[in-house]
Order: sequence, then C-alpha cells, then structure tokens
Amino acid sequence: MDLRPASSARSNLEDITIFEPLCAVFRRHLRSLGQKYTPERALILDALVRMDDLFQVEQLQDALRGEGRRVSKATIYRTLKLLQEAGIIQQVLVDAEQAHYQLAYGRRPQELLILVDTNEVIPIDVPELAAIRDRICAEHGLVAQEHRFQVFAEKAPSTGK
Amino acid sequence: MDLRPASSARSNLEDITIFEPLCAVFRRHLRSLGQKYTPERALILDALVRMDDLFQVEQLQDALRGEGRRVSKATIYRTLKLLQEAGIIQQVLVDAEQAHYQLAYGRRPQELLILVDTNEVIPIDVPELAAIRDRICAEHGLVAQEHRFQVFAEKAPSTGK
DNA sequence: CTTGGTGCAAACATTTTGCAGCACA
DNA sequence: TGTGCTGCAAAATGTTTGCACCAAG
Repeated sequence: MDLRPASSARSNLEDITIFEPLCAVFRRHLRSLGQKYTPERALILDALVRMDDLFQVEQLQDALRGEGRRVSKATIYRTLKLLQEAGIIQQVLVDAEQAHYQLAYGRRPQELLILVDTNEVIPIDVPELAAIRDRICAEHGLVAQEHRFQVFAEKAPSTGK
Repeated sequence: MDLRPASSARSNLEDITIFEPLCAVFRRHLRSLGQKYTPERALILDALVRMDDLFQVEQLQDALRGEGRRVSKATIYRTLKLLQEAGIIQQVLVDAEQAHYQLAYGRRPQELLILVDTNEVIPIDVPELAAIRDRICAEHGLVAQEHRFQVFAEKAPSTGK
C-alpha cells in the first residue's frame, strides 16, 4: 500500500494552521472517501498535534488515556493510515522495531539528527538538500517526491571502541 | 541494543577486499567475543556478499537454499546481528514492514534513490553529504557517526493525484 | 434500514528466545 | 567434558483483520 502524502511540503512555514485547520484537511479527505469525521478520529488528530514531533502509537494512546480518553489500538492504526493518506502525518523510519510518525502537513521533508547514546531525535533543517535531491532525480530522469536525511551522532569523540 | 557498526566508513573505495577479507574481520570480531566462525556463519557471510546490494532475511535464506544449503532463520538472524556489530553489514530503513540489510564494511554511508512506483532501490553517491553532516554535528557540538539519505522519486510527473 | 465506525480478540508477520542435541577443542 | 552453535518450536512484538454491536442519516 502506498501511503505517501497526496501532496505535502507546501512551504517552509512552521505554523501551517494559518492556512487551514488540520481538521478541515482531514474532513475533506474523509468526505472524499465517503467516510466520517468521528469523535475518535478527532481525538486522535487533536492528540497528535500536541505530541512533540515524533511519536509512536503507544505514546499516542497513552497521551489519550492520560486525558481519560480510551481509543483502541485498532482505531488508532486505522486512523493513522487515513491521516497519512491525507498528507497530515508521515511515517518516519527511525528504527526497525516500531513505526514512528510525525506531523507532516505543510512541513519540509524530514531531516533528523539522532543521538546514538540517548536515542534522542532532534529535527534539523538542511535547506540545501532539496536542490541536491532534485539534481539527482533529474540525472536519472525522475521527479523527486520527498527525501529523508538522518544523521547519527554521538557526544564523545571517535566512533570506534 | 545498539548495533551501529564499531567502525565503518573507512574510505570511498568500492572494493574493500584489498584491505582485508571480510571473513577475517568477522573472525576477529567473533574471537573477541569468544565465539566461533562456524560453517553456517561462513555460508551466510558468503551468501550476503553476493546479494546485490539490499537484501532481506528471506531473500538470503532463499539464496542459500538455492545452493542446497539450509540454514535456519534463527541462525540467520543471530548471525546478522553479529555481522552488524562487526560493522560488516548495516540495517537500512527502507520500509516499516521488514528489515533490510546492506554490506557496509568499507563503504561510504548509504544514499539511496527509491522509485515509489516500483519499489526499486538504486544506490547513489552524494559525496557532499558528508560535509553537510559534519557541519551540522559541529554546530551541535557532536561527532558524526554516519548518515542516511533517501530520495523518493517517481517516473511520471507530479506527486499529487 | 443502511452505511460506516468501534472495540475486542484472533490472526499475521517478523524477529527473538528456550531448549535439547550436536560438534569440536 | 565443557562451551558454544544449531534447529525447532514457542514466545514476543507490532500491526492488521473479522466480527458483532453501535450510531447517525
């Protein structure tokens, strides 16, 4: 299944809600599928915009539970899939164990700095990558869709021992 | 568990066997753990250097089976973990479903072009990324260990509908 | 009524682990 | 004789699916 956002990367603005509330985007996508904007879906969308940057399904469910809201994992997974299709969130490949997600709507593609000692993930901004990406695609006769850049780093010097 | 290679990215040479055969690297790592270089481990190492670039556990097992060699998945997983520790292979995050691996020893960090239509993966070479990576780490007071760059592209124009 | 949504539990797929038996120093 | 390795089958993990029931037009 292809869950690449239908159309994201609108600009380099951080605050995209000035364009349109996310729930409107989501509603529109649901309508186009003949589906409904249910309370559970609203809760999930609402919770994830308040997650800091990267989140996992478990975390999202915990956050909801913390507010006294119970939503089943099945519903969360189903909803995250819809949100991906709508271009509102994006899967981020951080490790092979679990899926990580990130708010994606209106954002530039993901560029991450990952501290290997602590597993901390710091979003970074590397504007020149878009040009590099486009150049490479052009050389292959392709059209770039998005890219990912992850830097693994550590605090202490030297990578060995 | 941290499975980052103990020390990779030795140079930009493609053919690293001129430095040292991989099996010697692996043997040394095993010895340092008080473990043995068994026939199964040799078979797995041998098979994976002949895989073209990216491979999955299933594929590797099939390749072995094709030569009449049977090695259990358990052993393959255990061996791949050792090979990662030794810096000989590297996990590549291509999709969230399954782990993909790649020969890593002596290679520059992974830079991939992924065709979203066909799921084809083309290794690319983007030398300037190392400098970008190092600059970013320096700005954060960190030491770069490795990086990943993945470009998703398609043949037809436009990413939207 | 009909369509779709939810939770639960079962199913799945991949990876890990426990264990009995094997191999080699 | 012991240490480690293998295969098998069972367990563990994360995700998906089938189904019965619920909700809203």
